[in-house]
Amino acid sequence: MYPGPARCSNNNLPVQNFVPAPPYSDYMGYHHVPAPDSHGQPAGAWGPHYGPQREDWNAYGPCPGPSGTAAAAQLSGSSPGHGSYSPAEYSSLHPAAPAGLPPAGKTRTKEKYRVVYTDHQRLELEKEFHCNRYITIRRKSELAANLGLSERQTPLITLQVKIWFQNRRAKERKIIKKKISQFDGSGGSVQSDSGSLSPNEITSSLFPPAHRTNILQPADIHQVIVSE
DNA sequence: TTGTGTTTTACGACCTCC
DNA sequence: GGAGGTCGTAAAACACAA
Repeated sequence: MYPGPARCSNNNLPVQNFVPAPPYSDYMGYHHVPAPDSHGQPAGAWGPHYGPQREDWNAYGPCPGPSGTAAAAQLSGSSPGHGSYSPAEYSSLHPAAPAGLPPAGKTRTKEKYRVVYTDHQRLELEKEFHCNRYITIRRKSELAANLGLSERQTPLITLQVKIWFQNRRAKERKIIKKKISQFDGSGGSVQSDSGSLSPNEITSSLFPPAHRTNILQPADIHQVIVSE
């Protein structure tokens, strides 16, 4: 899941501005950064192996409220608190990289690129995901700002954030689906990344507001789980 | 070193809601 | 019509065994 050292290998890089892919023709360049080795990540921020994915989420403190405003405050460094993480520190440690690199490294047709986000970026995103599995427009902009992005880049970044959350939810669903398939009625709960959760807890946290109609709703999944 | 499997980023198609 | 959701998938990045 959160693999070993190589995935954390770009810790000492300046933040990639979180503008890795230039899917737009007017974008300035391709920000592919080859993964260097791992040194310089603030100790304990993500750890050399990303750590246990959810067990250490408590270090980020609670996520009061559905909007994640407290988390946002923490990210912006304006909240006192648990102190295990300071985005302001990261911002200063990883100032925005220069924007313009030559458009190189195109690896796929139709302007598709792929870069590896820094641990810092993933940490930020995972923290936000921990608090809210659905991110608001405002929070996307705040995250972009917290990652030291310029105003011009922010719209692109919010798109990246949106896609990251989509992929992250897909990953979560995949994990839960796998767990459900393994669920054989042993105690009526599933050991999720967040710990031992009831089917209700799992499903209600994984699925979007109820306006969706073309996908399984939490109640549907719950029924699957409890009927197993 | 190389082959293979897994994870991560990115996108297209299609959907609903406002 | 635009925004944002899921689903499926391509392909890079990565891990690891042989």
